[in-house]
Amino acid sequence: MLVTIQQSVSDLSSAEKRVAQWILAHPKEAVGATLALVSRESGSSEPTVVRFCRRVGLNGFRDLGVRLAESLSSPASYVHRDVSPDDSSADAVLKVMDASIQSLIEMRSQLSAMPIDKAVAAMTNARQIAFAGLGASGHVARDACHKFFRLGVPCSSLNDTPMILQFASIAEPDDVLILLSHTGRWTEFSRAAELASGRGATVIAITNPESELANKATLLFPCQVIEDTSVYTPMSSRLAQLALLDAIHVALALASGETAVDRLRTSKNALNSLPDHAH
Amino acid sequence: MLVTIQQSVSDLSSAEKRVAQWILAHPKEAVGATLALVSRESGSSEPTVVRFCRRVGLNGFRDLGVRLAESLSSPASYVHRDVSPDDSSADAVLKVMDASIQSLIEMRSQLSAMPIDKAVAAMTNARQIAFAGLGASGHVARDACHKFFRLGVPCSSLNDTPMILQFASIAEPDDVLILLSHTGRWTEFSRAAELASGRGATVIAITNPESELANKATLLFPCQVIEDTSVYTPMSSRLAQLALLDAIHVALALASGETAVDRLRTSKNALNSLPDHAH
DNA sequence: ACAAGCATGTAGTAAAGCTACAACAAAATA
DNA sequence: TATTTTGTTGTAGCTTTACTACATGCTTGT
Repeated sequence: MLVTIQQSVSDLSSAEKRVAQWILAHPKEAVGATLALVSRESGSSEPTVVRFCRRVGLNGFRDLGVRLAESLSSPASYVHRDVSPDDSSADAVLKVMDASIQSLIEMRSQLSAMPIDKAVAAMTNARQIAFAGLGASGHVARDACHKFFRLGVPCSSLNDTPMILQFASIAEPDDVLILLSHTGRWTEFSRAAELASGRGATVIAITNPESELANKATLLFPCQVIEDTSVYTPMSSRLAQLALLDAIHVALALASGETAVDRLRTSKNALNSLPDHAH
Repeated sequence: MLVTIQQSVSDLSSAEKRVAQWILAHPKEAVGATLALVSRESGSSEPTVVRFCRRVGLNGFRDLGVRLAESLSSPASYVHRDVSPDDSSADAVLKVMDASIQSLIEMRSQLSAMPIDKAVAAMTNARQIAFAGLGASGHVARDACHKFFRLGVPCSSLNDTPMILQFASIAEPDDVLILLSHTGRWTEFSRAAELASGRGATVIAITNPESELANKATLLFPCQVIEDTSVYTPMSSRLAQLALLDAIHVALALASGETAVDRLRTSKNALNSLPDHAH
């Protein structure tokens, strides 16, 4: 709808053009606005607004609200600019959500290029799995640990470099080390990858494919780092990592067959059976 | 919107139920319908229709058309069945991603109904912010804490019930307590909400709108709990919570103006300037 | 220069959404 | 059981809304 208006703005009369411009500038307000409000804000009369609606192919003013509502929540707009300081907070919030959705959609499209089956195979036979991440990735690591341990495999999360290096240096061949890093720039991670894979462990890296870490890993899950052009840019890539780990988790549960599924169900029931108490 | 209606259909009176059923049966017609038409088709009076709208959380009948238009325009893709044991792992992985994307899209469509501005206002003037969550929500709480403290507001994350209750019992009027819970069933959370709001603090709940906790909170961010029909169902609602907190974070940064943005930039630069060392 | 055509606003109308009140039914209390 | 209370539903009326018919003013072409 907004693009339709944009296109037909050229063959509108000057008063109608004012209407179009106001709507394009304040699409969010225009949704659910009254005829009187639009005419006042755009500096033209009510019939002009109605005539504008007819001109862009609508039935009347009533239609405009509906169509604008539709187009504002349409998937075409998930690709948005970065948040800028003069955005209203409602705009900003929408943009952040759009960026998050977009990063998941991109991740989905690259899913077929990822070594999920190999990762699952390694994890099925693993003696233990360790998730390593610093800073924001640390939370992802902890989250993954919390999720995977319910499958019955011993899990741990490593959240500082000494722990990661220590784990790597005593890793055994049937251990799996999963390294989470957005940039892949920490040299300690590369060292850990070398150490662990040198000892025969499977090293899975979820990181920027351009990085040094990416080369050192046994299995690579490439995660495009969305450039942080703005300080506001949220950590949407972290969401993608979480979703990816969710996916791997489910794949692993399927591969492990009944036992793992039973364990999941049991631990879930354990939660449900005590609805009124803290653990 | 349609799911919101579906859920609240249970606590409606019989005449209102007729309205809900007609809308659910003819959503396409309901968009842009007039009050008279809906009342006639559903076999009830006009005020009943208006009362129905209020009951499901809308402002009035006018809102209904807009919200229905929004929810109908969201894409039907990405909605997949649950993962089933005979799925190939590639199928399963795609389904999990789709579910995650879908939950974000739903969250986005409900964004306009959320008290973001009020939450931001409370947090701007806050003496401190505390994020409370147990289990999987605990990771979300920690993540949020890690993110918000960079804005310069003192933050803490509370990850067990004693801590939460202790915080609530000594909360001060300009404190903000954010409670994260998927189900909203833990009675300790309700108690904490009562305690804290009794002492004048702002209590923000990110939880299931049907829960007791939802009623006790100062501000409610409703998060639809996607029914865990299958043990495989991932915690996609957790992703939505994270994304929502991202959004609030950005909105808060914008509202706080230059100082907060500067703090963000500074802390980001601090990371970039030491690319090769652990902290 | 004058008329034809178009753009724009004024005033009025029918209907839309909403509210106050009354009638009624169900539940709780005595 | 009688009576109050609570909640639900509809009628009537009010305000605002979207829209239309008409009048004014401006531009354009012959």
